[in-house]
Amino acid sequence: MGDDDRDIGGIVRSCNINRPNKVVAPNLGLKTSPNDVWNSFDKLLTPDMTSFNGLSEIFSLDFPIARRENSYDQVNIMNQNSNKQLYLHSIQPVQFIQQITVPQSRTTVACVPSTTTTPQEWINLQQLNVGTNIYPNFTFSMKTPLTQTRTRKNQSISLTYELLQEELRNDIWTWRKYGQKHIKGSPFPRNYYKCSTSKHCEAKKQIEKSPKNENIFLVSYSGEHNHDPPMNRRYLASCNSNSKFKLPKSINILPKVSILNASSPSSKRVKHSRVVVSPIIATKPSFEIGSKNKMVVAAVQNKGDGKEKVDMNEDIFMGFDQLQGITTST
DNA sequence: ACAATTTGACCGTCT
DNA sequence: AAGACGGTCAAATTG
Repeated sequence: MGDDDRDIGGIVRSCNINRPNKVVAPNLGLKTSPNDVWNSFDKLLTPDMTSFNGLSEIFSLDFPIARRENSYDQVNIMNQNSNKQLYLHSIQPVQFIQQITVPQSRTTVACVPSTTTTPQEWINLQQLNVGTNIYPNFTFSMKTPLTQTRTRKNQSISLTYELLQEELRNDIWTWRKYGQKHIKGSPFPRNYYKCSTSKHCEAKKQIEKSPKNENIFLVSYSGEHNHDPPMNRRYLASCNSNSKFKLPKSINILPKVSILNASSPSSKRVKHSRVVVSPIIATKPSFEIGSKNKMVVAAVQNKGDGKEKVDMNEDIFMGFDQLQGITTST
């Protein structure tokens, strides 16, 4: 992108997202480390700001929700000069994307810039219009490529993240393993989980090691939780304060060759030792996921029930409480 | 005794 | 139509 970007005239918001009336980076009540990109949450963006410079590549948009008709909760920004669309995607796991709702029918998501064309380049928008507000000198970097894949029909939308081992714990929900399969093309098995909090909850999760990089786990979320998160924040904080992270015991990451070479009996039930053993635990919300995590969106047929859920954890509520005093109610 | 995990069987979808 | 593949079930097993 070059000089043509200097006079961007406006933004086209698409996907039936209602007009956002402010751009806000809420304080979500989370502690951040000095190098944590999520420090940007502590910054407040107000309509009279003249620049987003220095905000890193992550910020939040606060907009009323009409987003169930939109597959990916995305906000589109149209560069009218180059006729190029940029997309702001939530980088939070699907349960946060779909369930950060509040009684006032507003939602706050953390967004990361992405584009379908040149994901590695820097984008310099000289002006960002959000609703009736205009933000000149809008600048951000773009590090997170996004790809779309399609799997079987009749499945809900699923989001797949590439996470490091330590980041597997950034999940406030509790899960019960219900299956494991070897997937063609990968030496590592895929582990299947259902939400264990509610019997009727349809939320599911898959975990497998990336065949390309053993340090990366592919974690997929699908379905929606129809209940509150299981643990209170104090418990979550205590869990997260442990310096050593171990893989949840139910996550089997034994590569296929290891299993084949193992001298296991041919009986139906094979007793075997696991690589890593630690109890599966509920963990802190996923706001610590940084820009290094790439998100893969699996576009599948939406069940389309269109229902909105009020299902938030305490941290998010705190963040929104502070937000309430800042944003204009509609 | 109970909850969670394991794992072969089963079934639906895709090619 | 049939086989491959992936997702889920559920009995057996484990802790």
